[in-house]
Amino acid sequence: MKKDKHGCDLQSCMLCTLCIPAWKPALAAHRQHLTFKKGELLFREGEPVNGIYFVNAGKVKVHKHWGEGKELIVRFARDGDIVGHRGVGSEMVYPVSATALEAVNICFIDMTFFQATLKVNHDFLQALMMFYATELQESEKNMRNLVHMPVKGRIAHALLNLQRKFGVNEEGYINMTLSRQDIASYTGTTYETAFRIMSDLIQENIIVLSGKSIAVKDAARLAQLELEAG
Amino acid sequence: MKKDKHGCDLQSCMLCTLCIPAWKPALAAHRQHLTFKKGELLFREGEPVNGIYFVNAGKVKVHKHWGEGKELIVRFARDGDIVGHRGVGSEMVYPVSATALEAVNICFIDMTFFQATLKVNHDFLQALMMFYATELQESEKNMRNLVHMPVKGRIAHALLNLQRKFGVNEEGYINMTLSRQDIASYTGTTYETAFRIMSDLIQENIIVLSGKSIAVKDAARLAQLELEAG
DNA sequence: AAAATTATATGAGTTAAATCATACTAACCA
DNA sequence: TGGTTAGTATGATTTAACTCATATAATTTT
Repeated sequence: MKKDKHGCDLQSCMLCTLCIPAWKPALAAHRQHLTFKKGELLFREGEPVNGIYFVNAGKVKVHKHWGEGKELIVRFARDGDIVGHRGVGSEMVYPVSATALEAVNICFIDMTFFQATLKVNHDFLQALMMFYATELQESEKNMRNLVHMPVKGRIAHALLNLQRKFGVNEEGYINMTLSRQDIASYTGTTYETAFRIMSDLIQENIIVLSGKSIAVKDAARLAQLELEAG
Repeated sequence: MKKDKHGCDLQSCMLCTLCIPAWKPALAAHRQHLTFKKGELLFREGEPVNGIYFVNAGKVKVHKHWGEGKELIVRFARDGDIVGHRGVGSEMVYPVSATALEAVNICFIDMTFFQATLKVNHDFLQALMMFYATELQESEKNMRNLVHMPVKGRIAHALLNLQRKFGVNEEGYINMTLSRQDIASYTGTTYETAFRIMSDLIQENIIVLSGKSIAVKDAARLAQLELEAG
């Protein structure tokens, strides 16, 4: 983690666009620009909450761990996204970890100032509430999928999700590369199973790999796999 | 569902306690008192959102369905709890169903008035945001458990959860009765598996049944089952 | 009170996915 | 530049949990 001065442009993230004009100077004074290298932790599950992270650039995975080396990725964040808001609550301890998947650029707001911001900026508070509501819906949908979908359907769902969230390049490859282990952690399965199913999907000509990049060739088939009950 | 006039006392639920005094008359005018019989649906997954339900009395299960007859219970609500807030979002369609588990007493606020309430009552909005944040944490914890815990651990967790949420009577029985099917749906397993594991827990003298009521005899053992990784 | 529906109970068989075991390959860093 | 670690690749084995089948008990409905 590195601190430096220049940071966001004060007009792209959700906080900057929704806060009242009078609050902007305070915001400009309090925000801290942080950078993280690939693999670095923004914060760790169980640590006391120190603030909220606004991603300016880069990709972050948000994950919960369990026992020895097992984890579940609950979300990916990209530029414009908020990370660390799961720490808001009575416990004041992060319930998840966040790890940079590539070089990441953060606009950090400490918790005290964040609380003050909530008090003053009604529109931001409302947007944040809506954001939580959406995340809760997402989370419970994923939860249902985890229970009732077979692994193949979950991987299909995950790939379509990633494509929607991160988009594709000119050749159709998803603008996001993940290790097989991360795919497994995101879909709630083991590395080996994730690997085998990815191989199946390639065999069936539904997806194509180029190095670590994935292109969805047959979105319809993927969508259909989502529906086939377990 | 039945409508009638008398309803909440305007001072116990979260909305009533946190709204500004000036808003109380509007609130009193707009709230509707609804009652539901055991088994009745408050609303169904996929229906357009019409409003928010504040539970005055009774127990409600909130569930998501999948395919033929499969469901996942994501939450139980009791008096003082909010139901239907999962409908808040861009979609304006309930992502879950809610079913009365016993005779239920509801204070209902239609969506338009609820939106207006959010605009005017900053404290309520903030409390609601915190509530969402907590629910999101809960949801993701359950999600992790569903993935990494064996069924026995999940049932142990569920029983401790229910005990904490609903309390116990003089003889130590949880103030909440559930069918085996609901226990299964809550822990993401099948009826048969839930049944077998409940039998195990009884055999091991960790829980005791009296009719449909469950008493936890050995909370320490249950808590330990939660920790044993799958 | 009889019929019908819904919940409980339990054994047997099957299977999806986890675990274990073992190479190979690429990336990293000292 | 060689050594260590992290990711990829795949076969064999095991098992937890699901599915299927069937019986009984308890409610609810008519």
